[in-house]
Amino acid sequence: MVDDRKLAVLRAIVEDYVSTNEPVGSKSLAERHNLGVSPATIRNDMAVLEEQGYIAQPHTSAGRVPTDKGYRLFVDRLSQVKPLSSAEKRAIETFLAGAVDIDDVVMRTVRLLAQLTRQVAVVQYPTMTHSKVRHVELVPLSERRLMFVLITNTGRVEQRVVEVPDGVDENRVAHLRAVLNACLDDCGLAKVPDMVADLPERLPAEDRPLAATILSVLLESLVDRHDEKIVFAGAANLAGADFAVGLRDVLEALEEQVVLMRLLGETSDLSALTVRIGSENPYTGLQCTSIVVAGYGSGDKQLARLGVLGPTRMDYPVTMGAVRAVARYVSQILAAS
Amino acid sequence: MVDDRKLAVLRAIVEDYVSTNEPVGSKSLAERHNLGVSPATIRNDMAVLEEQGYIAQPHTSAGRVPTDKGYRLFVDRLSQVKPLSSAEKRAIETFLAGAVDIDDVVMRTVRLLAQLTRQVAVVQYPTMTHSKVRHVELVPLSERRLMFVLITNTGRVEQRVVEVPDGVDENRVAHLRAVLNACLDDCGLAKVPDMVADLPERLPAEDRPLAATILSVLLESLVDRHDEKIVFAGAANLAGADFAVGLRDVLEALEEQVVLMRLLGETSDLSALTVRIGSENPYTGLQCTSIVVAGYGSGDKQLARLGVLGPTRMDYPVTMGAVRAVARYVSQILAAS
DNA sequence: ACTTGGCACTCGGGAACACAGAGTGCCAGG
DNA sequence: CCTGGCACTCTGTGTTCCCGAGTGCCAAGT
Repeated sequence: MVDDRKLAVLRAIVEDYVSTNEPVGSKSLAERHNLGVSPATIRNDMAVLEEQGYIAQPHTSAGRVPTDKGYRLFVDRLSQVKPLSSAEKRAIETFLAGAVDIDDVVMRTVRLLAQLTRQVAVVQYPTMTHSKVRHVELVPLSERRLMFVLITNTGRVEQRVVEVPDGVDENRVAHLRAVLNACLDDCGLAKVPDMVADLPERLPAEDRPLAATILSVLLESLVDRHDEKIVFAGAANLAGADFAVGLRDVLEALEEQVVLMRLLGETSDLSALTVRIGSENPYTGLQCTSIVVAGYGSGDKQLARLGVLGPTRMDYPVTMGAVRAVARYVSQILAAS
Repeated sequence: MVDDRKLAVLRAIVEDYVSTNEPVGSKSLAERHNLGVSPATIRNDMAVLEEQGYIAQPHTSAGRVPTDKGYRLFVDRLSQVKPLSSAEKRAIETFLAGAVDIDDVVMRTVRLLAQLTRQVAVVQYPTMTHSKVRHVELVPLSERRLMFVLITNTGRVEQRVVEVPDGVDENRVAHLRAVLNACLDDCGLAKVPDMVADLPERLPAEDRPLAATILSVLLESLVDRHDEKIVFAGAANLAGADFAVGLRDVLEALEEQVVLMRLLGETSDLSALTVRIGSENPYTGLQCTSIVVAGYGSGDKQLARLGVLGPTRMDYPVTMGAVRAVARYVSQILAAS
C-alpha cells in the first residue's frame, strides 16, 4: 500500500509545502527532488496517498497539501530531528547562563525559544511538587499583617501576605517560625499537609489561632498554583504566518492559562518529544496549529514542560531540534543551581 | 476660525468614525446628529477642518476621517471622560480584592483592564524606588550557595542566588543577616547603597569576603530591575481591529520591554491621564496606535503606570474612564496592604 | 455674511467576463 | 508497472464597465 516511493513522495510534498507555502504539483515535485520517476508516476502515487488521507487538494486541479494525518506520518517515520548548529548551541548556552533567578531562567528560556524557532514559545514554571522546603520565613509587615515566604530547593519563592486577626506578637512569630522550619525543613512539598496537620495541637493554646491562620494560607498557596504558571513569547511571529482565520482564537488561547496547561499537560511520555498536530489538538481555536513539547528538569525528575506552538505547516525537524536542545540546556542550568 | 459648530462637526465625525469604522460623509452626518444645518453647510465646515489638518479624506470623493491632530483636539477639548457603570465598578472591586500578592495584583489588573476596554492593557510593576526595606533574609541552599531575599514594604520580593566562594558558615550567615537587617530596616531603597558602603569595614576581617559578595549581589539587584518589569494582556483584541499593516510591529513592540518602558515612561504629569495619539508616539511600529496612561500608587507617591493601547480609532472617553478607574482601585488596593 | 439647494465631477469598489496556466485523471503503449 | 500524451477543470488575474457616495462650486435665498 504505502511503499517506499510513496513515502518519499509524501516527504517531498511536506518539505516543499513547508518551504513554499503553496500546494505542490507533480511536475515541480519531479523537478526539485530526484525521485527517478516521471510526473505521471508521481501523480498515481499522489492519488493513492490522497485516497489514504495523507494529502488533500484545496480544490480540484490544484496541487496537493499534506493533511494532519500526513504530517503525523512525516513526523513519526519520515523525519529525523535536526540538531542545532554549534553556533546556535553556544548562543543558547551563553544566553541561559546569565540568568539570575528562576524567573529569569524562565523568561530567558521562553524568549530564546521564540527567537530560535521564530514561533510562539511556551514555558511552564518548574513544578513545585517534587521540590522540598528549604526555608520558611515570617516577616511582620504591620500590626495586623505579616508576610509568609516559602523558599524551595528549586529556587522558587512563594510569598503571601497574611491577615492576622489578633495582632502580631514578635515573640510568637519568632517561635512559630522556628517550629515551622524545624517541622518542614527538607520536607517534600507533597508531604507538607501531613506534616503540619497536627501542628496546632502541639503548640500552646494561645499560639493556635495565629498558627491556624498561617497554615491555612500555606496550604492554600500550595494547591493554588504549584504548577499553574505558564508564560509565552513570540506572539509577533504569528503575524507573519498567514493565519487567515483564527489568529484571534490562537492569541486568546495563549492568554488562557487553563488552555495552555492542557496543551502542555496532556503528554504521556515526558522524556521524549511530543508533537500534537492540528486536529489532534484538544482546543478548538488551535486546530490549525501544531505544538512540539518536551519535558525538562534536573536529573531523572521532570519538573515541567516547554514547547513551541506554530502553524501546522511548520518545519518539524528544525523545531523539534530546537525544543529538545533548549529543554536539555535548561535542565542543565537548573540542575546546577 | 474654529467656531463652535465646526467643533461640533469634528466631534460628530470622530464619534461616527469610531463607531462605524468608515469614512463619514456630510449627508450621513446631517442625518445622525441634529446639527440643525444642511449637508452643504457641513461640507463647507469640513473643507475648513481639512485645511486646518483636523480631518482628511482617504481618497478624493470619500468621506472624512479624523487625523491624529483631530483626535488630539477631540480628546483635549471635545470629550469628557466617561465614568464606568456601577456594575463595572463593583466588578473591578471584587476582582481586584481577591489578589493574594503583588504579582497577583499586577496580573489581575492587566487582565481586568484588557477585558474592560477590549484592548491591550499594559501594567508596570510598582517601582521599588520609593519602597523601604522590610526585611532581608539569607538562606543557605548548599555548601557554596545561599539565597538572598529582600522584602519591601510594598510587598515586593527580590530574590537572588549567591555563589559563595569560601563555603557557607551558618554562624557567619546568621550574624551577617542580623547586621544587615539592623542596618537596613526601614531604609529607603535609594539609600541602601550609602548605608552599606562601609559595612564590610565594620565587620571582623574574616566576614568581609562573604559580606562583599552578598552586597555586590544586593546592589546589582537594585539597579538591575527596580522598575523594569512590564506585563501586558489582551493581545487577542488586536486581531479584531483591522491593523492591515503593522500588527506584527505592534506585537513586537509589546514584547520589547524597552519600548514599553518608554511608552509608559515619557509622561510628565503622573496624577492625570496621559493620552498619546498615533504619530505622537515615539516608536515607529506604533504609529497607528494610541495609548492612554495613568499613574497609580498609594497616597501622593506614584509608584508606577498602567495603560491601554489600541488603534488610533478608539473610543477615547470610555477607554480613559476605564484606565482612570482601574488606576484608582489599584492604588486603593496597594495602599491597603 | 452665512446658509442652502442644485449640479457636474471624481473615484473606489463590485459585477461580469475572458483567459492563461497549472494541475489533474485517464488511457494506450512501452 | 512506468511513461508520454491529451483533454478537462479549475483558480487567480486582468480588463472593462457601471453605480453610487461624496465632493466642490455656484448662484440664489434669508
